[in-house]
Amino acid sequence: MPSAENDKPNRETYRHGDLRNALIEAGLELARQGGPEAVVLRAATRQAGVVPNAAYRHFTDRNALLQAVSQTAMAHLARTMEAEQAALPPATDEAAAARARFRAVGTGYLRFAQEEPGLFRTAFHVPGDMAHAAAPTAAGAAGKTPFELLGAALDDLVKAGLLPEDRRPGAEFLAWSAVHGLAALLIDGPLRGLHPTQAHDAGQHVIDMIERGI
Amino acid sequence: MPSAENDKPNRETYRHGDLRNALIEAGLELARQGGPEAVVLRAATRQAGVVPNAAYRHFTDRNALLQAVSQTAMAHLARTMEAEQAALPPATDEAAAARARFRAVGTGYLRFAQEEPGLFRTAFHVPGDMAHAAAPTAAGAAGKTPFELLGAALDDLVKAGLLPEDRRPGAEFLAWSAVHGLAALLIDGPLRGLHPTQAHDAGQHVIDMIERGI
DNA sequence: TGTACATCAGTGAACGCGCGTTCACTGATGTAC
DNA sequence: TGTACATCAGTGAACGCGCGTTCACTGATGTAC
Repeated sequence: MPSAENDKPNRETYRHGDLRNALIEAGLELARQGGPEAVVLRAATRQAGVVPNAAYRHFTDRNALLQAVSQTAMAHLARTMEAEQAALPPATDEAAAARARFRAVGTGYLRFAQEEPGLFRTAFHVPGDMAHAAAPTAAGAAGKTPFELLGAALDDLVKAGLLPEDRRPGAEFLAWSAVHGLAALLIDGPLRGLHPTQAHDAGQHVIDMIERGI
Repeated sequence: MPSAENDKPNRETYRHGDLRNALIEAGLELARQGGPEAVVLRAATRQAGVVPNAAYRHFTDRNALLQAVSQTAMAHLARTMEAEQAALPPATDEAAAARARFRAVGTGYLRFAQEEPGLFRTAFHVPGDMAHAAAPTAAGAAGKTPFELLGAALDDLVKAGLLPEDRRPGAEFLAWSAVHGLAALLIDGPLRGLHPTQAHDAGQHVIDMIERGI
C-alpha cells in the first residue's frame, strides 16, 4: 500500500497507487505558488515522483490536468466560504443571522483570495470554457459552489425581510462583482501588499456598500 | 523615411527607423489577441520585420517590453474613459453633469474591458510591480490615469452635493472594486459571452449599486 | 490453493518546438574638420 | 561642399532550456480456471 504522495524515495513497487490524485495535489501546489501558468505537466509528474508521460494514463493532456486542478481550487474556495459561515457566533435573531451569513460569504471569498492568491487565480482561470464557479461539477456530488452559497445567502436576506423581493433578481452579480473586484485589486492590482488588517477593513467597507446598494 | 510599421516588404534600408515604437505597437497587437502571455519578444520582432535580438537595442529584456505594452494599454483605457465623458450630451444642471461624468467613468471602463479584453488584461498584468493604474508613468507627461479620472469624478460628486464629504475618503476603492469585478466576470468569468446589450445593462446596474452604496 | 493469462499503470527514450538571450559582425547615418 | 571617422541600430548564427507529446516496452496486479 503505497502512501498517496511523496513516495519518491520509498515506493515499494513501480506502481504509484493513486497517481491521478497525486498529480492534482501536485498541480494544486504549483498553482498555489505560481497560479495557473505554473501548473506544468512535467513539474507535476516530477513532484509526484513519476515519469512525465505517466500523466497521460489519467489525463488526456495538460489542459485536462489544469482543469481538474482549477475545479479543485474552486471547491477549496467554496469550503473556505462555508467555514467562514460555520465560524459565525450564534445570532440574536433570524434577521441578524441572515445578515451575518451573507457577509460571511463575502468575507470568506476575500479571505481565500488573499490567503491563497495562486489558487484563487487558478480557480477563475478559464481552460477552454468556464462558468464552473456557477455550475456544479459535471461529475456530480460536489458540494455547493461559491455562486450557490451566494444565492442561498441572498434568498435568506429576502426571507428575513432585509432585501425587497424585487431587488433579488440579478443581485448575485452585483454582490459578486464588488467582492470579486476587490479581490482582484488586492491580488494583482494597486491594493497588492496591503496589510491583512487593512485588507479586511477594505473588504468590510465593500460589503457595507453592497448591503446599502443592492 | 521608413513608415512606422509594416515595412517588412518595402524597407529601403536595413535600418528600421522607429523600432521601439514598432515593437510596442506589435506587442499591443499581440496583447489585443492573446493578453499579456501573448506578448512574446520573438513574435513582436517578427511582426516588426526585424531579427529577434534587435529588440535588445530598445528594451533590456522581454519584461521591459511587456511593461511598456502594459503601460500603453493602460493609457488606452484612460483615453476610452475620457472619450466616454466627452461624448456626454450637455447636462441641464451642474449636479446632473457631475453625476453623468461619474457614470461615464465606469461605463468607459467597462466598454474598454469588453471591447478590448486582451488589452484590458494586459493593462492590469503585473510585471514585477504594478500600481500604474494609479500612478502616472514615471516618464511623466502622460495623460490622466484611470484612477485619477475616477478620483476627479468623485470630487465633482462631492462638490455637486451628491456625495457627503465624509463618504469621500476611500470611495474610489469601492467604486473601482465593483466595476473592476464586473469587468473580470465579463471577460473570463461566468458572464463571458454576454450579449453587449446585456453587458451594458449589467454595467448600469452595478453603477446604480455604487451610487446607492457609496 | 495454485497456475496461466489478460490488463493496463508506469518506464525509457526520443521528437520537434519556440522561447529568451549571447556573441561577434556590418554597414548606414550624422558629425567634425 | 567634400572627406574621414565614430557611433550604434540591426544582422546572422548559435546556445541551452523546458516544454508537451509520441512510441514501443515491461512487469505488477487481479481474474478465471
